[in-house]
Amino acid sequence: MSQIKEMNIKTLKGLQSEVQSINRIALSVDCVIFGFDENKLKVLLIRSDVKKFVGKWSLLGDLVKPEEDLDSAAYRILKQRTGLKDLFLEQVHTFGETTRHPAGRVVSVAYCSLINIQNHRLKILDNELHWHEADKISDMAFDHQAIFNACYNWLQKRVQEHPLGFNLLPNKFSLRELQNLYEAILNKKLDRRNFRKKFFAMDFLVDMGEDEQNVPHRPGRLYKFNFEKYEKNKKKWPGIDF
Amino acid sequence: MSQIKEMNIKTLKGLQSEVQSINRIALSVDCVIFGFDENKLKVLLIRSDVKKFVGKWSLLGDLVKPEEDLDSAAYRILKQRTGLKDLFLEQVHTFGETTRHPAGRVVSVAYCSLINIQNHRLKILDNELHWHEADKISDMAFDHQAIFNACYNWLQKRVQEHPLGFNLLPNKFSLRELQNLYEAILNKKLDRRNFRKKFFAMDFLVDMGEDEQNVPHRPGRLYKFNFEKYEKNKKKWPGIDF
DNA sequence: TTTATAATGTGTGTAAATTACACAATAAAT
DNA sequence: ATTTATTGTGTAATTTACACACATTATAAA
Repeated sequence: MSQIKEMNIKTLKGLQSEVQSINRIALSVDCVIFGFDENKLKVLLIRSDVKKFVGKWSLLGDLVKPEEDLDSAAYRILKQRTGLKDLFLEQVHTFGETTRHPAGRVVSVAYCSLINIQNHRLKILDNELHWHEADKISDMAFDHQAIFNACYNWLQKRVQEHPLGFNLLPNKFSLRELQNLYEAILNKKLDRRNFRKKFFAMDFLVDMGEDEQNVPHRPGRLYKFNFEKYEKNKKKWPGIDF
Repeated sequence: MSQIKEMNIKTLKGLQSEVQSINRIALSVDCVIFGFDENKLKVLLIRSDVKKFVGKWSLLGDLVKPEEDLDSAAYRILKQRTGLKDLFLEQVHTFGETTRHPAGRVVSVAYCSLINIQNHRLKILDNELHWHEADKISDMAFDHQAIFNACYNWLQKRVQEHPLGFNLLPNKFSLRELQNLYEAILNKKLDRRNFRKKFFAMDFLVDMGEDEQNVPHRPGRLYKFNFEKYEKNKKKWPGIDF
């Protein structure tokens, strides 16, 4: 305890000067928004509006304001750029190389989200905002390729630990759609019978008592995901292992 | 393509003014350093030198300088505060609530490391720097309890996916020590025979042809971890499942 | 020097989970 | 009525996880 006295205790004022000193850095958020359509995993991109990267594709990003929480900044940016709301965003990684931005030091925090393309129509389309096939992305602005890759890896891992994928599907979906989704994300074929078995065993799917419409073959049963039941039993969720 | 012309392209100069504007935020790094000693998981803490938190324990942290990479900052801070080097640090999460620091806006990036307490003697002991039992931490300064918890969760998960734990052990270790380590991190008892079986099956342990010394019972075999072989076969590593 | 103690080191049977795999049923399109 | 495409289901084989017991080896105590 005597050592406390020997320490150089910093007062609030002293700290404030440190915090407000030149030691400040521009902080940005970049969002990687995944969607699922036509049995393909998609990602939402805009044309970069930075001269150095003209023509290249870019993630949805902006600077964080000094008075806003990091998470709030991510939601704000997404809303501003796309009109999207009512979704969840999850932080993935922070990219802090000094050389990553041509205009100076900008540290960027990457956020990831999964949304259903049909339910979330884009309301703003500036800068050629649109969906791109996830496995055909290349040659992005800044270090956005690295950020995208990190988020894609995160998604592949995360989707096997938590039932995130359902956020990409319509409320009602067939097991075939669900399997297509997992196959798209994990980029591998899965056995249909074992896939079914696995998901029914989890017991989080609710039979809607309806079948698919307008399909040129035997229609499949429609299900919804029981998010409430999942939330209650979260601890018991063993993950999915393919 | 015509749309590019309609866009408001930002020149480098314009960008620079944005980046250098008031939109800047103090950025810090906080390090959670885990160690293992006396069969207990430990973590390295100092007394907070901030008046508001006098007497409370704090992680090792400092502001990131504008001209240093985020990762480099983490290594520098660790070196400065403890004299430690030759270790790996991994980024875990970024904490960005506006209210987390009493002196103003400071966003903090948490880094985690695992070191062997014997091999890395602390060279600086300012602010009562020392090892604390990980499961007895409470009442920390700032939001450091939340940061610590996040890192502890990260460790529990990570250690089952990658052979991180070996960084906490001496070069040569017995299987009992290895098991003690896993039991300490995961906070549960494991079956000795199955534990052995699992690690031998991985085939990354090298028999050193020596036994333990000075133990009051039958000495156990000493092994080392074959990092090189692991690096080569990384893709095949299935993780550890207890 | 004998005995007690406290570990290490090993093998086997059982249960559980995962995988591979084939055929009947259904609706739509022709 | 036939073809086509896809849904829906069961079982056997294999792999993996788990529970468990006993002989061995060194130290410490008597």
